[in-house]
Amino acid sequence: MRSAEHSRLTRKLSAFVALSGAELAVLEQLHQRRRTFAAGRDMVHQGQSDQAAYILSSGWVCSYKIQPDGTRQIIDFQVPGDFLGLRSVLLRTSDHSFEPIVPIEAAEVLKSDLLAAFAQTPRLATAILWAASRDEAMVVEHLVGVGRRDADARMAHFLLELGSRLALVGIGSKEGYDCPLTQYHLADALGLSAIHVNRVLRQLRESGMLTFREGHVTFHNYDQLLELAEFDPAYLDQSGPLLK
Amino acid sequence: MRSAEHSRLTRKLSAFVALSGAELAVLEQLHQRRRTFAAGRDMVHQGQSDQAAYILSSGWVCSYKIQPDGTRQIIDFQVPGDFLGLRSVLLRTSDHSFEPIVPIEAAEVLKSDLLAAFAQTPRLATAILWAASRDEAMVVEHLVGVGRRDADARMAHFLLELGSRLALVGIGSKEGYDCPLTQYHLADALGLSAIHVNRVLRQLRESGMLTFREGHVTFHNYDQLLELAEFDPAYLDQSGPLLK
DNA sequence: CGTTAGTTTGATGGTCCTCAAGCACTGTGG
DNA sequence: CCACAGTGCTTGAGGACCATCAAACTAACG
Repeated sequence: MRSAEHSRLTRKLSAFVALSGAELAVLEQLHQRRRTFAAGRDMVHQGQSDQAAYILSSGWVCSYKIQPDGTRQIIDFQVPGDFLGLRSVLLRTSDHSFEPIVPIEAAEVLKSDLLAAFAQTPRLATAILWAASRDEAMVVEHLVGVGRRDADARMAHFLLELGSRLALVGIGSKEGYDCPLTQYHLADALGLSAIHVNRVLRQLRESGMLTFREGHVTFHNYDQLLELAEFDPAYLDQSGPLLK
Repeated sequence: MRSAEHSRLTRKLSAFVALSGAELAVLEQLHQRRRTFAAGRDMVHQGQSDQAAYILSSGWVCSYKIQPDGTRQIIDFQVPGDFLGLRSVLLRTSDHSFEPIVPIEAAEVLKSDLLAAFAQTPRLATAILWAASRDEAMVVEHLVGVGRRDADARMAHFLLELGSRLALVGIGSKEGYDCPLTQYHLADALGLSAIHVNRVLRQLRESGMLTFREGHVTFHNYDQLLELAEFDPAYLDQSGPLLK
């Protein structure tokens, strides 16, 4: 259903800015150019410029950098309702790649369309810049995790953050959520080996905190996880609308 | 000397955009509110909003996040010619702190002044957004380093990046540069213990690649360092002016 | 001249990586 | 229908890298 898919981004932005009918209409306009991409094949390669942005309707994407020695670091995941490549439109080509993790649907947003929408509705611009700012805060928090948390806390923090993000767009809760990531994805995101990811997940499962199995994350003891991860969701800035 | 200090940012932006006399004048205007800060005491605390930005004239600053358990992760360092808190003006309050590492001089830039300057000179706006984009690319590269490089390569990469940044503003070269960081700063930035930082530095020194002593970094074998760190400066985007 | 900040070195041990191998499941082609 | 390959998950053994604990040394500073 189109409206249900579009509502992911709307829902997310509405948590920050109460949007008017006119603003919602402009937002709707941005969803016109609908496209699909297959899993596993890069949508955007490092170094491409003049790239469009995308609003992800369904499916998951990751952004990553490959090193000369073949190891890869995943920078961030994009989930439904997220912008993808917003920075390369607003600022400049960022030099990392985007890969769909599952087949995805996304709306292509041209630079000109985005700037026109910004000119028309400054409040919408504020909301979208808030989303960009939040993405950046997540990268910073990711850096903190990889630099200063041990594997257990890192994993717990990561899965809690994902849950929080998904809850904001209505596809996750404190009970858990569907998650198409493999243990290899987790390893490349968290700076661990896939083997150690497996052991960490086992430990979390055996200690009764969470289960990650068959594409589903289940939180068994949310409070204990919060404590283990020292998860403070302030950086996600989801406390409620700032503009009325 | 005022003009010499101001020229740091000018010099950096000129590597990207050839600025006209009028644009240089507007840039000069932004340097009016000159302030100083003592070392070791936060200029900006996590969570403060409506914060001004600063253009760093002299001295070094670091931005960091403290965790509940007391460990800290340094996100980035700012050196002369860098903006500080640009994102919190353009986007929204970022939730980390800024601490001067040595006594610093900086020009305060109010949000209103910055937006006025942008409206007057779009090319200057482009240049400053380029700087913001570059800062962000550095955070991403930092994440890659902490996630996927061992301690030696991480250190080498970090010191090479700093050298590259300093060279752009005329206070560093392939020979080396002055660097006021302690081994504790390096540890908090690289996600290592201070003790291990010391051993890594010793190893780099004994293998004849670089010396870091008494506030000065000296490169003895630049090419070997490039190879060890797999340092590809593409993300620093210093290839030359893009706008003429 | 004691204190503090920063650096240096040694010893020990834990976290996490690497190598190796087996299992379950899926899809493909003979 | 079954062999086979491919992908992803799981477990074990051994070892590297880096953290932690402990302590000495230097330089700066009141």
